[in-house]
Amino acid sequence: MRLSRSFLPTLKENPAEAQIVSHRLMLRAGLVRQTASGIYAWLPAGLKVLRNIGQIVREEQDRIGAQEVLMPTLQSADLWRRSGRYDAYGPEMLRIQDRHKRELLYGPTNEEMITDLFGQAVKSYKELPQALYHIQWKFRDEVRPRFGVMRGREFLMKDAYSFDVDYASAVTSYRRMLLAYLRTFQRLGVQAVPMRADTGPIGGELSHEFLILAPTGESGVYYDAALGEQDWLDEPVDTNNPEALEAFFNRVTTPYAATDEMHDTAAWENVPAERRREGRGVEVGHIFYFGNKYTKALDVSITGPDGNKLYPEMGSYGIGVSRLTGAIIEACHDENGIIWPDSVAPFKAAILNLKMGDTLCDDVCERIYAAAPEDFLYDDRAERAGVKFADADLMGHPWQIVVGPRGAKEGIVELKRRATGERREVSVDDALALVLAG
RNA sequence: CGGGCAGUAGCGCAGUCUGGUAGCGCAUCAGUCUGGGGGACUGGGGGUCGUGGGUUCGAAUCCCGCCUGCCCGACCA
Repeated sequence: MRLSRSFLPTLKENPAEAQIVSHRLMLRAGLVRQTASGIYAWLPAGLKVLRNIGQIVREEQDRIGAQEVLMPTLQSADLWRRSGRYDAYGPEMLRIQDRHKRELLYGPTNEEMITDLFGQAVKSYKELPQALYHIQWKFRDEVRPRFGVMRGREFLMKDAYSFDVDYASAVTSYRRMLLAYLRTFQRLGVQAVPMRADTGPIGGELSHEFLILAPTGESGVYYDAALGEQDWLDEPVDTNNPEALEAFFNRVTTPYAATDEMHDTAAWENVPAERRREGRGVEVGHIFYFGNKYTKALDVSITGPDGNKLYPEMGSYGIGVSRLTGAIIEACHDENGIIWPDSVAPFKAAILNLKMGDTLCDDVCERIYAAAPEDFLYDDRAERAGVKFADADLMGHPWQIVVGPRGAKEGIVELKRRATGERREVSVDDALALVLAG
């Protein structure tokens, strides 16, 4: 993308409405614009990030055999009456009427709908287990939206739902999903720690929240350092093997980890002092098992091995995709702007032409731009060098390829790594190779 | 939903107390000089002062209603 032709409106000053750093940076870097309280338009660069996150989430869901569907944003009130939640939900649910005065709602979640869809199609235990997910916009009419996309009213969520024939199988589904989540967040370039969460009336231990560590997080977190040092992408767990998943699950959930609401000071004292980590975190994912609550409420049953009817056991697994863009920025920024992890950055690299109109600089830039196998942002504006440096730092491209008249005549460019600030002078070919390797 | 604050140019703000028909910085446009960390100079454009009503010869300014946004709390992916 050529910056001179792109819709990438950066702001030099902080908009008054934005208080926290991710909100300010998202507005300043031209990722989003607010259109109403808690409702945002995603501009080209922001949309790229949203899609990059969604793609990683998708790949990890697919990897464990979950299948993608897409359910509508609007749902019928009748469906929710069947589960009893239409009246229970309260004013956070946005209720709408169509022209025939039929009652609709903008979905705040999808348990009813997925359960209904499942029940219409699946009739036998032989078809289980199943896991379905979708990535869709939801709406919750929060009393007080804030923190930009981190706590908006309209938000993009990945929701997965598992269906199993019995508790043991449901637990395996749950554990499989936990592994997928650890892998997902690691690939997104952030450290997310799974913490035991309140399971409410259902009880049991099958509810975990995933919190990204960031000093501005809304919850206090306490965890054993052992949790922060593992490479989940290298876990050799066979996700089709329940015993392997159980061993893995026990290993992951044994070290202490809790948000302040669930904090147990006695257990905390048992963690060796040098391994205690305290901080703050942003919740970006939540998985839980809820048994046959919805299959029973909606009377969705299948035939079991013994020929009797059986209510499938369900779990639900959410990831806040739009919230993640904000949360990642909370975890990855400095005083100059965003520092995108490579995996989600809207542009892997920016090419900064420090002297537009200079034949050598123009040639070198065009050569790099043409050779780049993916979308680089070419800053070809007739702006001064300082403006380009500042905007590139603000937008947070992992790499900056700086082309100035000094080096251009030698075929040399300066390659800057945003995360470390490290710069080095390299040939054009090396610059491309290094960016693509990194 | 309780408590607080604010709406004036694209953004950040002054002007409101003490009424006289709107201003500053940045951005933008034209030109000149510049040219490796948000440059300088000259000239220009851009405003239903959130909105409706009232007071007044006259309202951004005073009074009343409404709308919108933000902050703290309760609540929440």
